[in-house]
Amino acid sequence: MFEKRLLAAAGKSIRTLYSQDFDLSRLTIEKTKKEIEGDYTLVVFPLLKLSRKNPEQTACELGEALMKELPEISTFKVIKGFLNLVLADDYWLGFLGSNFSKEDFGFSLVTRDEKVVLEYSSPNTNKPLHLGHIRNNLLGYSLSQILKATGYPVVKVNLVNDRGIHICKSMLAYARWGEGETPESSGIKGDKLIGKYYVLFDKKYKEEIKDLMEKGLTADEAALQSPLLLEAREILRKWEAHDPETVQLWKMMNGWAYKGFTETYKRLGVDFDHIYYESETYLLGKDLVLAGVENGALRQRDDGSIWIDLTSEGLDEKLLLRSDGTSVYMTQDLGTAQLRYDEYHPSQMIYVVGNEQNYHFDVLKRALLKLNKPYASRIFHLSYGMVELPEGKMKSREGTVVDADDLMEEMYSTAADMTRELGKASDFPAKEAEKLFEMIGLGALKYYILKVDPKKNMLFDPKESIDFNGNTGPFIQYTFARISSLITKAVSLQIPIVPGLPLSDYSLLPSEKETIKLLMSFPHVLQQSADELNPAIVANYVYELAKTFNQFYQEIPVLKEENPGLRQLRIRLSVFTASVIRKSLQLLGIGTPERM
RNA sequence: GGUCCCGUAGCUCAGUUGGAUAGAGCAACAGCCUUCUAAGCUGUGGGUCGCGCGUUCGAAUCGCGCCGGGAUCACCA
Repeated sequence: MFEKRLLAAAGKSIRTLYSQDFDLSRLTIEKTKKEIEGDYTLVVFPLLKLSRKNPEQTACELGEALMKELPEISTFKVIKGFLNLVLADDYWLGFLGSNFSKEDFGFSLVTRDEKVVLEYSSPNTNKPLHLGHIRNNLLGYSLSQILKATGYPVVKVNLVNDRGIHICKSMLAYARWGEGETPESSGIKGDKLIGKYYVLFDKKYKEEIKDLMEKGLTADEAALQSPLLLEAREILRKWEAHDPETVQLWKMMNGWAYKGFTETYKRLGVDFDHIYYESETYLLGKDLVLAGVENGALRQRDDGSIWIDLTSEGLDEKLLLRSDGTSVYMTQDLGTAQLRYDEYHPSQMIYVVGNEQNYHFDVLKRALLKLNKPYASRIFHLSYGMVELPEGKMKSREGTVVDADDLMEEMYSTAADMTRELGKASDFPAKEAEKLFEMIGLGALKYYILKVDPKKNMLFDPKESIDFNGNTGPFIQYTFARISSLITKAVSLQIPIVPGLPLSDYSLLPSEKETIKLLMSFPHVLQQSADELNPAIVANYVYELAKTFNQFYQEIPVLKEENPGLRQLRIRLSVFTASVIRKSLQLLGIGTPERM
């Protein structure tokens, strides 16, 4: 890595120039801004106290010294306190020549011992997946790809929330008004069918409350006394008591939900290594909590409920076990954390969960810390922001949710329309065309969502999301497709692409050099996105790469270049770019079409 | 009210962890296809980086205080 050698050389030069050591961490080396001539820039302001000269003089003498140390530096330019180093074209050509055909460029070759358990998706089985889940799933899947590429064995897990009062509501509505309807009989996808009854419950429940209030009850009293709600609670009680009839209905309806989810996941392109079901884990964690009382970390109140006191850390007291001995959400999460630790001994346990649960995860971590669990510090909550619509927040009750399946279908048909409108893919066999539309439509959706910093709230504008021009997925896919067809043409013209053939003595044009620089930074970008658990870094990078390559492609001939050496150089540049685009998009879960 | 997050062009977003004249896309306008795919490229206009004070050679970036928006603080999940 040139930056490291440059830093070392700078240290040495400073020592000889000023006969003093200098804390190199105070020295910044960065890529030179585009508008300015140079490749790397060293900021010399921090050196002024040592040199006792003005910024220009200091930069000049350091530049002279560095040129003697590093042969790659061909010249340098000084602007104010900025030492801009220009590297010889041979340096860039050498990098291109020795890396363009490496299939694994940027990816880690070694696999570490430390596993990462990555939880994402975690749906409720009482309603279908919507746009919010899409962001969650895309982030989770992309992160798994990024972490794998940087050498971590990743275990993708999904904790399905398949029990609880909300499921019982759907069950009750179905039992009462369902008339034996099934996905097969109605032609409605399983998860949608369950969602229908969940909505129906809510409607009937509201009517009931309204009636009760007309009889003089307050809103709170009515909400608690509603016979429908009481009956749903009774179903929950029966379920927990393993009542056969209740369990049978529950199994049947959950089966519909899973089947529906599986379809959605498949189309979205996400998958899991291990699926946990809350119905199997919801009793976990009690032992942990009771043990905490034993050793004094937790406090039991007179009514039997168990609490953790975090007031000294600026938080509140939080319930960990109800007075009747039953679990709350937190109890279960304590238990499943232990379960995962026992099963995988991971170095990191990542939870992709929305930022409305920041407080919950804060408490979870501190509670495990208090219980002296070794894995407490390995928990990381990847908190992502909400997805909002132009008309505001999504509200399931007001019917403003964007359904995941509908959205994907719409992306598909928009891609199909757009492609036909442009007169492309007219010679594709039907199956090929379908695959292409799917790839483009989902590429647009995935890129639109992943390009935004996960922690920020984002706006989902339907009009904008189906735009295929500019900073979009299809733009990047298109760049890839053009390179692919260029390479195909090169092969058919029998132009050899020979790895290892040295290139030298060509003077690089600006857009060629820019592209090479970007390609060179790919490993660093990948590492950074892994460190920060942030796919948006890769997304923004690959857009920049495609944009820069397009500039090159537009203005400079490749196959039409008559000088064989130059032609070779440009073919390599194209091959390399295509490879890095493909890998970057793969990290985002986006496909790359050979033609489009 | 307490805690946490966010505020950058009309809109959607970047900004390499403190560096130079703050960048892209969309939208608007003007150009470029007889030449490797025009889902492309080039150009023009568009900014009090929410406001103020501080830290320093240097602040969109760090600290403090305001203003505005959001999340959360259940014997819910």
